[in-house]
Amino acid sequence: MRFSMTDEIATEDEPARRSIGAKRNPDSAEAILEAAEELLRDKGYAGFSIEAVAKRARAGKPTIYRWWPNKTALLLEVYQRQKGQVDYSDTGSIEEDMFRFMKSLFHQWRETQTGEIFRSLVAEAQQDDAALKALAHYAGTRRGRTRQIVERAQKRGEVRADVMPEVVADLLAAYAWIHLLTDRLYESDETIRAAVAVIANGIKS
Amino acid sequence: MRFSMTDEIATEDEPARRSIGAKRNPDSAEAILEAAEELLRDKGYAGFSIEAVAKRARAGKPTIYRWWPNKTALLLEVYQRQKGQVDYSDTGSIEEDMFRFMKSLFHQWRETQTGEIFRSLVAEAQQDDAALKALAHYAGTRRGRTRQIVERAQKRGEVRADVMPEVVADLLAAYAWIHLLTDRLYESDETIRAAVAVIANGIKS
Amino acid sequence: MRFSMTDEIATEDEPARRSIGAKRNPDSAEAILEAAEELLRDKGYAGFSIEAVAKRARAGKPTIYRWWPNKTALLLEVYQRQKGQVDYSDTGSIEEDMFRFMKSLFHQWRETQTGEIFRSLVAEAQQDDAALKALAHYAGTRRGRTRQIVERAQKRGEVRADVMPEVVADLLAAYAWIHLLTDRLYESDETIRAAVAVIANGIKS
Amino acid sequence: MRFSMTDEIATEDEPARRSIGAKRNPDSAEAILEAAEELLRDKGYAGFSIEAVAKRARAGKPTIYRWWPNKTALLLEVYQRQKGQVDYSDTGSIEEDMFRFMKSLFHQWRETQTGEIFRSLVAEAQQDDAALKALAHYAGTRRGRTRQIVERAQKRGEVRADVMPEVVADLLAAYAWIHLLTDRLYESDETIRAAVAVIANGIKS
DNA sequence: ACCTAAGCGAGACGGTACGTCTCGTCTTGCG
DNA sequence: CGCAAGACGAGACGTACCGTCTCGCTTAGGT
Repeated sequence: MRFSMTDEIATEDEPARRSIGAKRNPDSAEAILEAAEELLRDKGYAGFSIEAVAKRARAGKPTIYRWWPNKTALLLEVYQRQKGQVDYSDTGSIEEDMFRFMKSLFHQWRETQTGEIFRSLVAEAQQDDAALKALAHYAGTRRGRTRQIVERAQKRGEVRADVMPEVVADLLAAYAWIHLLTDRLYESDETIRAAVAVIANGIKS
Repeated sequence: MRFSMTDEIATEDEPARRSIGAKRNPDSAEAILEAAEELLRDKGYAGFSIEAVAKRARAGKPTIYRWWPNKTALLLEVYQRQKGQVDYSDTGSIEEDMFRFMKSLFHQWRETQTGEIFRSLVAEAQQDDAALKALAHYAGTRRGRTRQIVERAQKRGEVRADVMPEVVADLLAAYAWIHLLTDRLYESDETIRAAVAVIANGIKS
Repeated sequence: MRFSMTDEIATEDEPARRSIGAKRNPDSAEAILEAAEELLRDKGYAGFSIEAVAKRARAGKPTIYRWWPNKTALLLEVYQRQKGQVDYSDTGSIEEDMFRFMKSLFHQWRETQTGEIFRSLVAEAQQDDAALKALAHYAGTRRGRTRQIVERAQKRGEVRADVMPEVVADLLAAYAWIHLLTDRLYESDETIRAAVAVIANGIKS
Repeated sequence: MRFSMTDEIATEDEPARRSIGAKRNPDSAEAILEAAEELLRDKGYAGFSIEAVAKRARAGKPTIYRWWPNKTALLLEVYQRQKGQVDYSDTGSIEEDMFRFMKSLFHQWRETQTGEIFRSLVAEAQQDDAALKALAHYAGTRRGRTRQIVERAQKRGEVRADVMPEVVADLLAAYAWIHLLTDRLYESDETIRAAVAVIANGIKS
């Protein structure tokens, strides 16, 4: 999702970008997304304002509005840029697969602070219909990915055929979300395993 | 406190409240909470500003700030005033209990628009640590209530003794939250039942 | 300047005054005027608010409003309590009389900070018609006093009979006021003498 | 800039000013000063608030605060915009010159209501050190202008060489100020002439 | 000795204005 | 034509006082 090959991060001191003619300057776009991401990580959603992003990116506000119709759109793209480092590996045991998925998701949200960004997105979605739609869509997509864990287990007969993978994926995502949103990302392995076990037991043949 | 949708909405024309001496005027408090609630219901979180609440309640801004340190505190109290009309009844079947719980929660959030208020609170909590703490505490309390569904089923032997009721309650709450936050409160009975069944099967003896 | 026989200043700790029955409590009145005066002296007109006066005097706001209809009235009474220690002595020379008058007025305004209070009154009068009227009346009275300097000199033939003493008093007051209002109370003797000399020469027989 | 009383008062209906790029929009500045001036004239100092100015000028409050650090600064600029139409003409007689000066000053203050603005400024200066300084400086400058009346009379021998023109100018200004501040701008010619005569006689050779 | 009337401190009330913040829009002038 | 810059109208934020109101308490003076 991120193709620029250069600098990254570097946000200060240089003599300011200029127009590169009558087309979008990818450096500016990059700097803006970079700045937005940093702000979200450092100060959370509360510190995330277009004004602040523009200042940190050494960009003009209109440049932001030229490419992203509003705050929400920028927020979304920032989130989507995040490389999911979630563990979807197939261990042969659906319970272990789910546990690894959940653990790795918590870990990613915690350690890369992408959780902070996702929280912001959820918050924004409660105010803004566009964000809500985007979030719903995004969540659907992710759920699709998670669903595969169930589907492959179903294929090998570990999971009953009448189970709706979509529903299981929803339960998993829900459990992750509520922990993120109520600041319980440091949940113990024991508890996570217990939660996953309930679901796994509930769907095993 | 307000289930009817028609009654004492009247906010105009009266000769304006006055101080009732060196103590809090409950009428003002009531009017403010009422106004806040209405605003959240009518215009959602985006239309919820102290300024707007004050105007609608015919109250001065300082009167609001005198009793609620900030927007968040007011939001919280508005939500807590909502008397949950959630169905915790004991049908003898944990699965049916859970289904009824979930259905009634979805119904309450949808039909009384308290869902709108709760969404706002979740959003606010992502910006404000105090709100986050309050929300976490509130969620914990509610989870306690939900846990009882599991505990009583455990007592009568319907559910395995090694199941952690807290975890089950968490899964249920999570499923509700994610539907609220992604605007899926109109989920079909079939799907809800499927989700609940997964959990119920996962914990039955 | 202060004739109360007790405490003075002491504004803290005592168990607070109470009503002394169905009549005005002179201690309260005194405490309020005292507090107002101190505030004006210490922080000037900007720090003079009924709220602040009430707090410093350990009085309720209604007690103030019971006896003084508004801020202006209180300000006025505070000023009038100031006993002018202005030198109206008759040296036999109108020029010397005027000089002494001016010097002593500047001195009083400067050293007792009553100048600060008078400045406040002038400021208030520019916003409030009642204060303006009161100020005009007060100024008229004082001018009357000053006029006597001229009249007695006229009687002994030092000043021409066709001179209007009122006008001379006005010129003197004006000179004093403009120095107060533009923070020039530290004017040199030389300059003051020169100003007075102009007037004296202008009216001598 | 505004001597007519009828023209471009129009403040309503137009489609509202916009930014003209990264530089001050003179139209806005003009509209703000205009609005401030009108408010002072119409309602006096008491009706002069940044909020009211913003509303009348159809400007945002921050636009005002961007260019004037506070109320006082705006007040000052409003006053300084007023082109003095005071009569400094040389009739050959210092007494007549002074009389004309005084009459025209009273007239201007009365008829153009710039007196109202100046009164406000004097009031403000009693609360705000910056305003005081500005007022003192302004008064000094004006006094310089007035001093010339004396200096030219001194040159032609009408006034004694040992007279300090500064002091005379001060006396004249003082007389004007006190009349403005105590609402005596309708003073009779007779009285004004008498006052001026005292000074003139006091300085003639 | 009781009762009423009014003053007292306290502090909440509906308001208005303050000065600050961010939103999303607009233009300029350089490249 | 894109860009950095930053002004613009709008309007919410949380604070300070305004002048009014009521409470619950005092005490004085009339009965």
